Amino acid sequence: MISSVASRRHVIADDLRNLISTGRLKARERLPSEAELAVRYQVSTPTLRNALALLQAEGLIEKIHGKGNFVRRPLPRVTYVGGGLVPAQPVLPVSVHVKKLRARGDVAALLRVAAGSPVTELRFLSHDGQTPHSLAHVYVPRDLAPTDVPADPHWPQEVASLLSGSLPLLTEVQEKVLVRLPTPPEAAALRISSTLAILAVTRVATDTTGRVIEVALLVLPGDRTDAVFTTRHTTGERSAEG
Amino acid sequence: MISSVASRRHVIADDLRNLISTGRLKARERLPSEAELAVRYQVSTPTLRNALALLQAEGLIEKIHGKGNFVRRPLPRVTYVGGGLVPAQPVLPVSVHVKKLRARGDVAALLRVAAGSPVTELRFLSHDGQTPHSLAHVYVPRDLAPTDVPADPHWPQEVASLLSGSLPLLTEVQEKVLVRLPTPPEAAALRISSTLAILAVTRVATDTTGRVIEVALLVLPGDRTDAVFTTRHTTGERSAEG
DNA sequence: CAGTGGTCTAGACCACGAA
DNA sequence: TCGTGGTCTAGACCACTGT
Repeated sequence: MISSVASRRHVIADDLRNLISTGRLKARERLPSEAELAVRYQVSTPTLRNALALLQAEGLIEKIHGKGNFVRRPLPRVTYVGGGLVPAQPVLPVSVHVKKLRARGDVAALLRVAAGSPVTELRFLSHDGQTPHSLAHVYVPRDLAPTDVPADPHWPQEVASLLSGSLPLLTEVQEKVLVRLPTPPEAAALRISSTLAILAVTRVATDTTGRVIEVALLVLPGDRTDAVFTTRHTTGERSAEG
Repeated sequence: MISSVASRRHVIADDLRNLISTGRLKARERLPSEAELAVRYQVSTPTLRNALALLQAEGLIEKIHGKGNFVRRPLPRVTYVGGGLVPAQPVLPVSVHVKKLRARGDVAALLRVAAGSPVTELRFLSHDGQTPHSLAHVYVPRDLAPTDVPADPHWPQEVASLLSGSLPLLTEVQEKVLVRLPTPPEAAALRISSTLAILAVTRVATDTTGRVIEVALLVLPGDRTDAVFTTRHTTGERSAEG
């Protein structure tokens, strides 16, 4: 963690980082204004802002326009467990929005249905305290989804049980994980900086007949998400790595 | 992809991004100097550099001090397939360095051996053409590793077969995936900007006796890596999601 | 050496939030 | 309104790369 050729902004960032990690700047606390910090560190405001940008990229501070810079709560990391379906027992409180629509290009392709096929969209937004944590769009072919989906089910348990109740047996879940920057709406929904990389998971669940029963597009903030995948082998199979 | 309240640097970044994606700026090509671009776009150099920083964060351009800004080769994405061991049939050419050492804190804990236990370290660096792609540190308990590891095996095939040959049956591979910024040595080894997020995979392979036979720490560049994990279910088990 | 990017300055003006 | 962060300017000087 020691920068060899420390530029000023790195020195400042290191100093502030120490203040935060040692607790002298506490969570949710407001930092002195940028003008004041610039005076304190004897640098110009752009340089000081550059230092803050480093901390922001690390997810240590949050900038709020017109209010100030705030120390972010020491990130409680949340573990995403791969291989599942719609959260049966969500770890965090979740709000759900249900929409009936017709499959567009990407979703249709993943669901392996014709474009325009009726699907049910479930939009999950999980919260950790007051701050949003993760965003999920789940798509289920309409004929698999229960006919009467409650307009705004407060308990995703309902949704989950609806899904898990009368479905054919799940045989395979394939998850594609990639890193990217959030789109503006994603950054807004998760209240993260658009410079903070996210973990994007595309999950496709298949039943015993080979039919795709669920497609989920998950957006997990990169600074506080661990994703865990477990593969069990019965024989001595091996896969490759690039 | 349309920025509503486009600041100048976003306008410039959008323009250059288009020039790149439409091929009017070709791969490996040098961009005009920052001074020249600043004149062309009628902005100051910091603003222009700010625009380039956006493209750099997206992995579209590469800055080389003293030489210029270069369009990066259209990123051939490489898929990491989860659930495997040391690459049996690596997709990309790999250079390997073997070292015998004693387990330190983290590695010892993951291997579930006492600190100071002898382990063999395999350092893999895969290349895609001339540019490095991924970095892997694989740790195997010494008594599981073959006694005579060649000093510098050019063919990882050798290493892989050594590993896959006389090992107990693999039963479970657990992979923990997270996003973070690269450490300076990682950024140097992969020749990526230290602002480009990477996918860090911690892979723990267990054999039939419950013993950990391999721990791998993988670093995969976020701008050109897909990681795919497949979970097969025999019963209708379900997992949770945060 | 000349040309390039890397860093920094000392301001200016705009946009947002709270009173 | 005032204080905050967001953006931008028009330079300056340093560090690296090639000739």
